[in-house]
Amino acid sequence: MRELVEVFKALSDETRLRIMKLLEDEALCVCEIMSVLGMIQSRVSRHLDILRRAGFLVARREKKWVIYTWNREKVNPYHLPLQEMLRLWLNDSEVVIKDRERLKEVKEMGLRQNKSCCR
Amino acid sequence: MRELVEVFKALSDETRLRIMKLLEDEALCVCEIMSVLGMIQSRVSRHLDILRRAGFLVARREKKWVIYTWNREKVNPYHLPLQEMLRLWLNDSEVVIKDRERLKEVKEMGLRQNKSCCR
DNA sequence: TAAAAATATTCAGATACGCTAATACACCAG
DNA sequence: CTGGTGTATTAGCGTATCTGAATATTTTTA
Repeated sequence: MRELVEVFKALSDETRLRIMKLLEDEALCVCEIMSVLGMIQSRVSRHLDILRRAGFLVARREKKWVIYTWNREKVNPYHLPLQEMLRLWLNDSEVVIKDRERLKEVKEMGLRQNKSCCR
Repeated sequence: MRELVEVFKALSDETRLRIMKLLEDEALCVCEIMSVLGMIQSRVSRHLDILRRAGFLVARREKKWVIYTWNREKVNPYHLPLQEMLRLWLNDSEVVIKDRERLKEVKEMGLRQNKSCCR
């Protein structure tokens, strides 16, 4: 029960839903997510941590960066079905559409290939 | 987006999940829910209101009582699929099992047939 | 019409949560 | 190992949420 409450809490925040939609088909580092959302690092990092703890995301190190992706391994009965629904939902949300455009730009900048990722 | 956040917030509380599981196959008045959960009236009423506003429940008057049930009408894209999942989830949760036992007792008492429903 | 019952709403206090700024930690390049 | 880059964590503050007690509202019943 407590586990399910935590899962729902993790999704009860606009920033975290935006992050989930960003990572839907992408693997992104914290830097890139910051750039897309226009938020400072500690804020993004904290939300990523909440999503990871709830089972929705996993993080792996890759050179200097920590890459976040959707977690596909079953860690509780809830996050996989909810991921499926999230994939169907919010696709016509203005915020999400704009985030996707911004993501395209950010990826074309190739932040992760440059010497300096952020700013 | 904000709508989906509200929907998830509505489910981000143990009391409200217990209420959803209670009403899964039942139509109950506030009194009966109070008795099952062992909570005071204002607390239960407030949680019912939150679930109703999020689209999960509907209320109808029936004589002295206000009867709450799951809402089956589509009011947003989210609550019906989530209801389906809730039906599958938490069925082996200890709290939910005990609530169901207590519900059986409360219904056998036939509160709603007596002069006085609560206490 | 008055009293009682059922439910809703308001209020104040406690706790939880999200935010920014600052600091700490981890890794890579020289 | 040292400095720089990327990420995590902490601290302090403001806001939101949950709760019980009290009050208001609505309906029924006598």
